[in-house]
Formats: sequence, C-alpha cells, structure tokens
Amino acid sequence: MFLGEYEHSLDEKGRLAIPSRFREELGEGVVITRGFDRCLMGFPVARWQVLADQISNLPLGQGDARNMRRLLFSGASDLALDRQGRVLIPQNLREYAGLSEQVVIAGLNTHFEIWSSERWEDVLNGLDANGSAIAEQLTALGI
Amino acid sequence: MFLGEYEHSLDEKGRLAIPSRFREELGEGVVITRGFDRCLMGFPVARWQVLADQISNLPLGQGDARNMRRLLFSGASDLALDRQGRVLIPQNLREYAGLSEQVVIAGLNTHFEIWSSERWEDVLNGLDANGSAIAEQLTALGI
DNA sequence: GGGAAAGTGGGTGAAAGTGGGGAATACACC
DNA sequence: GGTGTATTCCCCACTTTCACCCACTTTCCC
Repeated sequence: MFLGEYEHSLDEKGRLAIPSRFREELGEGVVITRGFDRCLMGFPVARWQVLADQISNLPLGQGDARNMRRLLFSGASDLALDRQGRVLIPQNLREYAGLSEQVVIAGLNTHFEIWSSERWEDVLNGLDANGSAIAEQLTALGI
Repeated sequence: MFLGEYEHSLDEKGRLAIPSRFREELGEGVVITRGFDRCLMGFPVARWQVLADQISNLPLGQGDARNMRRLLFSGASDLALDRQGRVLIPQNLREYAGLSEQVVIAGLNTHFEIWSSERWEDVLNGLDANGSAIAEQLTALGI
C-alpha cells in the first residue's frame, strides 16, 4: 500500500531517495516507467509483471493499445536500490517528467508516481477547482 | 463505532492523542486522509482497504479519475499509534486542515474526523443556522 | 479519597535523507 | 592502442527527523 506525499531532492547525479515507507513493499527492485500526464510511475516488480502481461494481451489493432505499450515499455527500467535506498533515474525519464532538484513522490495505493514539484502543484491546484466533482464520485462509492 | 466529540491538543511535534475509546476499534493502525470541508478523516485499516480497492478500480483512461486517485492516496497515510495512543499527523495534512494547537476529534460512527477547533465551531454554528433544512432532509429519508 | 487510566510534555538513540569521494566501467576521440 | 572524459556503482559521513521510552498532571471511576 503506497500512501502519502513526499518531497525529496534529486541530487546532482540524478539519484532519488525512495521514501522508507515504500522500501519494504518494493523489496530489492523497482520498475520505473513513463506515466500519464508527464509523470513517472514506480511499481514493485511482481505487480509490474502482472500489468505488463495485461498490456501485452491487448489487441494489436487498437491504436490506443499500441500507444500505451510504447509509453510503458520503451521507458521502463528495472532498478535496484543502493544501500541508502536510492535509485538512479535514467536521464531520458528525468527529461520526460521534467525533473529538476525538487521532486514529489506520491503514493497511489498500488504504485507510486514521481513528479517535478512544479507540476505536482499544478495537479493539486487543478483538483481544488474540481473538488465537487470528486465529492460526487466518492458519494457514488458510498463514502 | 466511533461516537462523541473530543478536544485534544496537538503538541509541538505534531502528535495527536487518539481518544482512548477509539483505540480498541483501530487496533494497531489508522489511516488518515484529507476529508471534505478541510477536515481530516480517520479509518480503521480494514475499512480503508475496502474503499481504496474501489477507488483503485476506477478506469485509468479518464484524466479526472486519475487526478482523483492522486488527491486521495497522496493525502492518505497509514499511521501507527505509539504507546501513549498518539499518531504523528504528517505536515501536509496538518496544513490542509489548518490544525493548530487545539483540535477536535469527532466520531462519525464508521470513521472519525479531525478538525481545527475554530473550524469545528463554524460547523456547529452552521448546523444551528441550517437546522431546519437538515431536518427536512431527514424527514425525506423517513427519519 | 485512592487508584488507575487518559492526556500531555520532553529526552534520546536510531534511522532517514542528503552530499560527496573514489574505484570500476564504458565510450568517444586522438 | 592509448588517453581522457563521462557515467555508474560502491562506500562513508553529516544533519535532521522521527520513533521510542519515561515521567508528570489531570481526569475519571470505584
């Protein structure tokens, strides 16, 4: 269960410390890939494999499915944490998500996302504006 | 069953004592999330997981649904109680709910809410003002 | 009134987050 | 083939934060 919002810094070498709460659930490795809306996604290896299988089984005929595969697989890399619990984010992924020094790591229950601080601010601000829509969706779930 | 209204204080370290009546029902852990109207919500872990699964099953394709998940899960936190029955409220949640020293914890049967004392006052006053409207809604429900 | 439990405050050692040095490897270039 | 640069993966070290423990005061209940 990945929960919470963490503001960490990307050092000069491009390393990012994974929140300690996440490390246990990740075990040895983590798969980082491109996500939607110019963020990166991180998965435990086991979950990634399930997801990868599902995507691979989508019909080749659908354009959306093809693009989904391009997004997910071409950017994916299986990374190990160093003794300090950090991973080296590949440069192409850093560029994709526009990561600079300040980075936000956000838990999303089954996986987590990595954002540049500025973009993350925008996401949160955009949500405030749509607060009522969220309330409605939650009500539909019986909360 | 979470019932009652408790006024507790948030200490300098951001810790909040959970009312002892609630502790048994929470067991070891509690999940605190952003709630509506700038309060925080607290759930027993088991109940939270039911909600989390429902939300996680929303379609990934919709931008709104993605953003809703980001708001909910990034604003959630799985916390353990210390031996004194307290939890450390993460700073981003403290800010969201505007918590200062005086805090109100209100039972809502299935979960509980955490308010800054000032805001809680406003809520109660609002109830006075809108009492009749609320009564009408209850009547509509056959209560 | 006495005892237990709840709420509050604070100290301390461990762990998290951060920065950087240096060896090993890969790569391009001369 | 040799050299120089860049990258990556190890360490180690520092600062800050947090989790844990202990102690005090107040409240509640018998």
